[in-house]
Amino acid sequence: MKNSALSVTASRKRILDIFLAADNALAHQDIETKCADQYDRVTIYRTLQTFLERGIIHNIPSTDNMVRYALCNEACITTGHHHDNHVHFRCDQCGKTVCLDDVNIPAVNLPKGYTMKEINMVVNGICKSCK
Amino acid sequence: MKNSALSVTASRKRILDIFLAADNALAHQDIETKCADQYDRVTIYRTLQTFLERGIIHNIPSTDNMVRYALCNEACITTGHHHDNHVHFRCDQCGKTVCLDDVNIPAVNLPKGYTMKEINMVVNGICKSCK
DNA sequence: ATTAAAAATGCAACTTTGTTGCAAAAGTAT
DNA sequence: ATACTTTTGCAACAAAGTTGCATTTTTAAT
Ligand SMILES: [Mn+2]
Ligand SMILES: [Mn+2]
Ligand SMILES: [Zn+2]
Ligand SMILES: [Zn+2]
Repeated sequence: MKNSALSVTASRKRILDIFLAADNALAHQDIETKCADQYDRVTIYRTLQTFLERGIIHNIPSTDNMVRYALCNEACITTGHHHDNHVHFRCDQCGKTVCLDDVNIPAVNLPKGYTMKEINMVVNGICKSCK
Repeated sequence: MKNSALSVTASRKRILDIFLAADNALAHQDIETKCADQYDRVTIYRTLQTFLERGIIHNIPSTDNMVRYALCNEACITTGHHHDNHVHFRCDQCGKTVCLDDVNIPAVNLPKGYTMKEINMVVNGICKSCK
């Protein structure tokens, strides 16, 4: 798993495990509460940053100043850049944010002069567990 | 302008003016640097919160923990709830975030069980001023 | 298996960001 | 002008994020 030219360390294994076990996207804080007793806060920040750069996780924008992270698929790791072109869903009830891996972001036409590099779509509402 | 049943105060007028003068979305920090000498930081937080609730401004999600705000159109103020269904664009070069008022967010089909309340789309790339 | 080099971690100290309670000030309505 | 309501500033605090550096852990080479 960690053949991204990254040292295999206890904290990285642990944080990766937390993501593998999670059924939703995690904020820094979520991870901290799960393992702050074992690993330093700073290490968590740096690990998330590293995972992000290596295409192991991607981040999900939000309006609540809580960027969340979720695992990428193989393609992001092997190709070296992200292509997580799926929709994200945030439930107003349970607060969970999930990847809708099967829902692709529809194409959109930008005005003349704009070049698209990346695109993000986040839908808010009620998730299937909550209603 | 401030017939949203809000008291007309100097700080609110000033912050509204800052938005009217801006050609891009503003983060709390942007506003603070423009008027922290005149008004307290806490007042800016509270004003943004109030404007948001009253449909005067809307917020734009981000992956950098810097929620940005931009003016709404009349409809949000009069109807009492937001319907800013346009795409936002963030330029990787100049860092500015703008409302693409003419670009509507395309429809998307959610999996069974999910109910949509709100939808956000943010595109990254190079803006027309930068290329 | 040892060892040297490279990379990651923990800690401390710090800056920035955001929140809350409360008294003073400003705004609104009569 | 007065009473009432809302907003503001301040202080104190809590939470979030950053940076430099010494120590520890991994990795790669002998
Ligand atoms: Mn995702
Ligand atoms: Mn907008
Ligand atoms: Zn839910
Ligand atoms: Zn630009």
